[in-house]
Amino acid sequence: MSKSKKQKPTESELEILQLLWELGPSSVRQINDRLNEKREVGYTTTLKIMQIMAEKELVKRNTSSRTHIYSAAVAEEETRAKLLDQLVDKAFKGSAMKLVMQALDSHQTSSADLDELKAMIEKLENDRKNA
Amino acid sequence: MSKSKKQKPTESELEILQLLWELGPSSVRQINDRLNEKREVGYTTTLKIMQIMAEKELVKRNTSSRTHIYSAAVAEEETRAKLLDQLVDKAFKGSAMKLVMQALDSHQTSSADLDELKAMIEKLENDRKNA
DNA sequence: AATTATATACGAATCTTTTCGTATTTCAAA
DNA sequence: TTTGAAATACGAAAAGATTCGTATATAATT
Repeated sequence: MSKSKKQKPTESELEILQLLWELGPSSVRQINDRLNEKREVGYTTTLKIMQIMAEKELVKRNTSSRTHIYSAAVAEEETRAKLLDQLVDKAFKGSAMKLVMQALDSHQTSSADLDELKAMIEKLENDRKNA
Repeated sequence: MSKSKKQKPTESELEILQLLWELGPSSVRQINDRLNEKREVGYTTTLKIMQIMAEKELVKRNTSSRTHIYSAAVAEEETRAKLLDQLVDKAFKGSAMKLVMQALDSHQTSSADLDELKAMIEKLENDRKNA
């Protein structure tokens, strides 16, 4: 098992991770500004959470200049996978398939989406043959 | 908007809801016994959480006999849908498709699963035609 | 009837997460 | 150089979730 796989981001932390994934390396000010587009958050609140994230090693931080620059230290895909696993576990009795079905059932899908899905199915079927 | 859509179950609450969905109306003792198959939980702890759930109207409770009987007041599907929405929102930038792809990518699928998926795709395509 | 087992009620301790006030440092502008 | 703006550090309050001890009520057993 690698370093800090156990640490799962809290809601606020995840919100910030999303922004870091989107924006790349950013200052607390930049993140806080973005957060404030949606709701009011105090600057020191954001700062504190980002500091905690640094302790947990969810983010890296460059302290060479006065304004520290933070960047995500966990990969978007991996984090998603972890959250997905948890949800499958907690709410879908461990069946990822149930989750997929429900997601498809309750969300809009374009025909491009469906094509993509078909391609994925083919890929999975091939994988099965060559297993 | 209906009554208490805002209340989202906590982790412990969700765990109990799952059992209520599975077992149907149950006493605290029954739920607690099931919980203890996996980990140690004090009886009064389970009781307390179920009482809180009753306040939040996540469960109904029948107090006509000494042993109160609890049953889920929120539907399994709906609750799942809500949690799914949240995850799509929080971790997949609002794209349910991304979530589906990732779920398929990182979880085992049987060929029966894939057949089921294909059927779902067909259904969605038909829905599209008749829209 | 007395005792024991099993419930619920309630409140408080603990733990985690979030929020924020205040002190201090650093840089830039006047 | 003094003043002011903007940053980090730190600690603690506030809010939320979990756990549990204790009191009390109710039912069953002896």
